[in-house]
Amino acid sequence: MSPQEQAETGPQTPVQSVWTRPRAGREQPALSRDQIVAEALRLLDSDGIDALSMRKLGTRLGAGATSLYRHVANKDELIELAIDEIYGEIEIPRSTDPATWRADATGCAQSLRATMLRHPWIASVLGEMGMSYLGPNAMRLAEFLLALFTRAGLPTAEADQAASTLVAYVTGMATSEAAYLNVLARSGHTEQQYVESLWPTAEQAAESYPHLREGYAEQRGKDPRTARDENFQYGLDRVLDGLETRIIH
Amino acid sequence: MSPQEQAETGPQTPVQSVWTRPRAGREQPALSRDQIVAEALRLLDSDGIDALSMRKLGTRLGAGATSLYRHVANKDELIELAIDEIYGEIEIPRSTDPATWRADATGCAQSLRATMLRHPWIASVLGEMGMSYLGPNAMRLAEFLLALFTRAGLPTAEADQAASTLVAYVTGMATSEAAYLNVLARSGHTEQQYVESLWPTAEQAAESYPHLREGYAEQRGKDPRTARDENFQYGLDRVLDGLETRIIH
DNA sequence: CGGCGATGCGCACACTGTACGCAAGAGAGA
DNA sequence: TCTCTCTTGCGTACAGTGTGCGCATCGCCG
Repeated sequence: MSPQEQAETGPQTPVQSVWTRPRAGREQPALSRDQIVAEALRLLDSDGIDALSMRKLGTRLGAGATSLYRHVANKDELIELAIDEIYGEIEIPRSTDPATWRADATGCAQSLRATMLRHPWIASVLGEMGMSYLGPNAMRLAEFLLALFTRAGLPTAEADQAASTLVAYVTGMATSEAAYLNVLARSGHTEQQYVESLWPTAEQAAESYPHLREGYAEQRGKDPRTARDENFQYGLDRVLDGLETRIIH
Repeated sequence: MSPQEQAETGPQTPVQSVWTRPRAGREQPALSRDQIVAEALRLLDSDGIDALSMRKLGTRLGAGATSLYRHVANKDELIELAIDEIYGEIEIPRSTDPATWRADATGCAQSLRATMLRHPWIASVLGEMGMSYLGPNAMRLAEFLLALFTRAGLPTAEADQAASTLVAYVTGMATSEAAYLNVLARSGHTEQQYVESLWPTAEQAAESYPHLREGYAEQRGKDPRTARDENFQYGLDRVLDGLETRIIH
């Protein structure tokens, strides 16, 4: 008797068998918050923010959708946990030398950007998650930057402003890059192909804007990936230049 | 015979009357794309991004939900139109004097921030809308900044990078502020009340981070609104300082 | 063994975006 | 004036969504 035939006896009189009867003991190490967040991250990274639904996540974990709510208050909280998880990927220099503040800040900023671009879906949620900066990993980053600028010689209040400035620049830049990577991913093309296919539209939109047209013309033919890297680095250097004027007297 | 009684005759034999019979001629000036975007903006500004649904929007316009699709391809496109609409609110200085580039950039940056904070829901969508910078008003802003830095003496390619840097800083700062304003609005309290109620949580989260604790202690008691304004201005000045090093030789 | 708290899950509800096809008005041509 | 096409509105329907509720079952503790 196959399992199918058993199933066909109908739901009124469910026939118990090895296949249908739940095993003694929880079969899985059960569900845990960490496991849920980890799987959510996998789903987000591979398919983007729209692909994350509680049902799909539950299925992936071999669980029902509503089981997740025993470990997580709601979807937003799950996303905040995921956000802090990726904050944890940011490399924070171990240096405590005041003289290397600029190199340390540069490394941290580059790592922050790289992390955001590795998980471009965060761009879609940073704007609605007001509390994400309270997560432990986010605080670790804030503490590091605050210490860095304090060591470099700024008073506490100004060190805070300097850190905000740096983070605002990096997240601003990375957010717009990530938004672009999101639509790029949806297009299914390579970055080269996508940029090429976008040219006519962009040129038409810039028709009556001479400076924009010239800017476009100048960028055409460049490798878009390295152009993005250079743009980021240019702005980062300028921001640090600006902060440096307040550090070196 | 009241309209209700007529209605109770059932859907099989609908009784026509003055009340139920459609009027001759389109009663309304019909639906237009501009009208739809305008009403969407009202809804977004008053109730936030989650409150925008096609059905609710249709009802507000006295139309069915799916009628909107005659004028707008889908919800995302509607939001892109709304975004560009608010880009149109940004004040762009008319000056063409190279000497005032810094004042002009400051004014434009402040207006960009103010506009984003007046419509905090854009923070929730900037990260998913990759094409919003192709809208006419967004291009107008880009053209202005490009012209500004070109006039100030930068070559085209660098003027482009300078404009990106400035915009990244402003949007980064405004995005995190807007995210905060979003949760503030949901809390239903004033900013003062909200900050006060957040203190214990924040202090607990910062427990093992000495610099953060000191930073918090220093900010306590300040008016949060003016503190935000000052933080923004500080970073803006630093970013412009950094760009200035490339302009003045 | 008895019960108790923690956990998983089926069901249900209210709601979402939007594809499809019908109907009715507007304008054009005969 | 009659018809024929094009545009516009909308009712219905489908395949989802987040999540509240209550039941069944587990491991553990007395």
